[in-house]
Amino acid sequence: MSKNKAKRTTLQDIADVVGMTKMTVSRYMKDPNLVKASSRIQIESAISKLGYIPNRAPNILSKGKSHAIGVLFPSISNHVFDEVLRGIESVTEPAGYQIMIAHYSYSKELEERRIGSLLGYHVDGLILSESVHTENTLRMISSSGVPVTEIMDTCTPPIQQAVGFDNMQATQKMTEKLIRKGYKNIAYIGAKGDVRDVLRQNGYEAAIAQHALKSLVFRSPEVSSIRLGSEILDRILSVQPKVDAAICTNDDVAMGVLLSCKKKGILVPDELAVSGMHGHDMGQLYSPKLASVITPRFKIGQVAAQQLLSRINGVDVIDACIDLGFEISDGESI
Amino acid sequence: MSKNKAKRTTLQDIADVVGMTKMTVSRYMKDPNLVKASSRIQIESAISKLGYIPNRAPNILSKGKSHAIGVLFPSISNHVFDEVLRGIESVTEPAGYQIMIAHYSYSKELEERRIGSLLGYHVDGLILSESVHTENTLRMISSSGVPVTEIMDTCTPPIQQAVGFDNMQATQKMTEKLIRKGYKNIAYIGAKGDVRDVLRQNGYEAAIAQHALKSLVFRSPEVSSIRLGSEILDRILSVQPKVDAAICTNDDVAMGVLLSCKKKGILVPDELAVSGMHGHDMGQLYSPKLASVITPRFKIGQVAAQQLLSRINGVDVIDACIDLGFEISDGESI
DNA sequence: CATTAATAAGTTACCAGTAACATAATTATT
DNA sequence: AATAATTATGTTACTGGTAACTTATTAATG
Repeated sequence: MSKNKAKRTTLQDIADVVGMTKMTVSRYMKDPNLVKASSRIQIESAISKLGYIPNRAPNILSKGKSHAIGVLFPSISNHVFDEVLRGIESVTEPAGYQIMIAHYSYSKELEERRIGSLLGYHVDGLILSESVHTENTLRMISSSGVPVTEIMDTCTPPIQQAVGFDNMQATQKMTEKLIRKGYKNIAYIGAKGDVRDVLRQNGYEAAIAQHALKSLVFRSPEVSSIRLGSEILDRILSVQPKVDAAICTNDDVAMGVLLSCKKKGILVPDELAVSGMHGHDMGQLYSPKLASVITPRFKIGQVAAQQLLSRINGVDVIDACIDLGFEISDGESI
Repeated sequence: MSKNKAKRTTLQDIADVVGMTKMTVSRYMKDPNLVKASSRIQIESAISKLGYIPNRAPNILSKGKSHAIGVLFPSISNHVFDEVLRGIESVTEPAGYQIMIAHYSYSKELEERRIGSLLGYHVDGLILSESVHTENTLRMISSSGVPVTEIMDTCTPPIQQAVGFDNMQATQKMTEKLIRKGYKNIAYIGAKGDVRDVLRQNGYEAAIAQHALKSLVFRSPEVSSIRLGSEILDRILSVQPKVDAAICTNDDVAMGVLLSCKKKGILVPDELAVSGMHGHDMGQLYSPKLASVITPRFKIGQVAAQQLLSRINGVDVIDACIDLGFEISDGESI
């Protein structure tokens, strides 16, 4: 039915069939007990005959509320955000909020467009995975008045509120661990990414400086991936063959390094120590088990969503910065 | 500004400032050349002072078109869909369509809810990653009248149109390749998934039956993951120690098997051959390089989006089933 | 049975854009 | 300068659900 321009069934259509006003049908939709039993039965059968898909546009228009929250991820392939999303949904789902996912390939301009678009649909709140934004983004957020929670990073001053962990400290701790283990030529491998990657590099450099070692930073303009880790190791070995440890911005890059080591016959950790970030399955199941910073991704999503929903419902920000900590897993690769 | 209940800036607000009607401002928004130069300047400055975020609700309400398309993925952590999404966006982005991503954890009921929700926002079309749906889903799609394209699978009869490859044939070919190589005890490893997984199993069983071998199917109720592949290998070895090859439903599971083999000291492919599906980086960079079915993920997304957009714009379905083929990569693991 | 209370359903107005049409202001043409 | 053509802007109506209010119906109570 209705292949052509035939409009969708409206409450009025149903009302016409049962000889009531759309208001009664609207009440039925809200709670069937709001209408008399006899009407209820009529409406039910009319709906099952005509089919009805609730239309959110009128309410968005007249109330300015969509009961949806926008979630922005830099990339959907980054496993980090899988767990985060699960955490978010563990809160939004029971609360009856719909989430709208968008991604922006680590581009601030694309993030701006996506946010503009989501605000155009009147999302009631935003969860952003970035701590640095374009001016326009900030202006839009401010003038829209929607609550915003930024996740993953607690170092950068948040727009309104941040939920995450201290990226700089995480890498600093990991670097110190490697230094204590006696590694002398420790490299940092970054990728095209976000402030977090830079913060991690800062953590690395802080530890390196403190122990008067030489900073060896390798950063690619490409987005992080296993392949990138593989490729970047080649570069490192040709430029700095003495490198004895590689601290990677995340597990993907670290896995690339590990796989490349295996191919080249480089022993891990005897000839090269490798560490990652986030503690994904892949690295944890690999042998040698990848040393990694285990981050509370699910919890980050959960807390961020809880905070956002309570703010949507009028509660003021209490903690502007919620640090959920991290844990360092030694694994067998350092 | 506007921290409180202060409503968002509307075209009327801007019109009031410059002393025109909102219609003129609306024209400016559509194309600044539609208004006189002097008005243009006034409007521009008013907008930059007040800030304006276009509101899509009125148009969705009165035209029933949102210029957005809904994209449903079973899981956002599945790398397969990363490339597919890129393909979709390569088409929708230049066409000015916003995409709304939702995921449903391989649950038909959740898929139904998500589709209902997306239709509530009046998406103009849907891209689904599943070929089997609830009755209610089908009814909603039919009565909403939006064009739908189902991706990944070309075997199951589509609702309107499918873009993908032949999953059954893919696994059948891979199984035949293993049989030709002399493997006799070939297992199939499936996971909680979708019809595609079942189709792959069918392909495996067809090849096995044709060569009068014994079918060894191991299926987990869990969603596929590296960890699952690792765990399932233990089960296989305890039940069927003679197994000499494992055909996995995808690369994640296959990687889990590979990693587990390494831990247990099982030589690949000498003692156990392993194959996956999709040809992701991880498996391609591992040594031994994972044998896999290379699938045209980007192209699938691209073609699906092209088809969908042209149908949104009134073109009829020409090919109900677009098969983009696949390629078998031997790798070093078989 | 009459009056009050409770329940059910109807009325009206509103939200913010824009299509379609009408009118006003400007420019071009004879 | 008068008329026609063009350009710029204004008016009206419409979209579909629901809050807030009014009216109608039914049930409860003295």
